[in-house]
Amino acid sequence: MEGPSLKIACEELRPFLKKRIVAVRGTPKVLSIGFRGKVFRSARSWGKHLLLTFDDFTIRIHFLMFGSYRIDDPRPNRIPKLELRFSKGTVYFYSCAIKCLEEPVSKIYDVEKDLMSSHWNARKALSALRDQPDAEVADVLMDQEIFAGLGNIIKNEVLFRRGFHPQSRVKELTSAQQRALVKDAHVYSWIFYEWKKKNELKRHWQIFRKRKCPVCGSGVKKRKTGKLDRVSHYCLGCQSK
DNA sequence: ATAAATGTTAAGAA
DNA sequence: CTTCTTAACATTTA
Repeated sequence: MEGPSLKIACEELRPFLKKRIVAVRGTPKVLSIGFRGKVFRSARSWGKHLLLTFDDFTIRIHFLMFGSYRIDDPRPNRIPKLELRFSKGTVYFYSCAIKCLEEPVSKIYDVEKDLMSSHWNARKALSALRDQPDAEVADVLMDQEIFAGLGNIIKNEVLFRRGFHPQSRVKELTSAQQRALVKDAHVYSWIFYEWKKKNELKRHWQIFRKRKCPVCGSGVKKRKTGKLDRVSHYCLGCQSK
């Protein structure tokens, strides 16, 4: 799950804000956190982290590749890692990593790195990008310390939109191209968010998991790239190195 | 039906 | 002290 989806999760949890937890179910480790009777204060996201705050702690939920959540509609034959029951509804979290944070969220996370935050700082991202001149652009985009929330779909789509080869080194891009890359990571994250909300995200993929380039019609190259060894989909004609 | 994939972390090796 | 490799986790889709 990428950043935009986490933002949507926050919105879907809004009806439960200020509500008290009346019952909890979950794995023993998660239950030891002691949710019972606590009031749900805020739902925020930072990158791919969902942050649910209660009076004296915050839980961080990471959905990784396969995690999911449901509201008022448990998945059949599936045991949630955490189930929070409020008087007027229940939230279920499946196959995710849950951690309890005691420190205030503002001390742990830099909102300027979060692509979905109104405080996102393009200059900071650009400067961090330029600090890695020898890195491949596909790797840098996926670096959560630089582009928090950016995942493999966004990576591939942004590189295609900008016409950059995933294995291009940062220093091989012109200054203007570097700026354009940073900017489009932000722009496309928000487009992703809108499409996802309308449930039409996949329909708009241009290169990710595609067989043919929508521009020139040639076959899409698919291979793992970079130190991160994640799949890149790209068009050799349209994405120069 | 087998495999690959919207991801991260911890542990051990080099 | 890094940096790299591997495994573990867990679910849906092609």
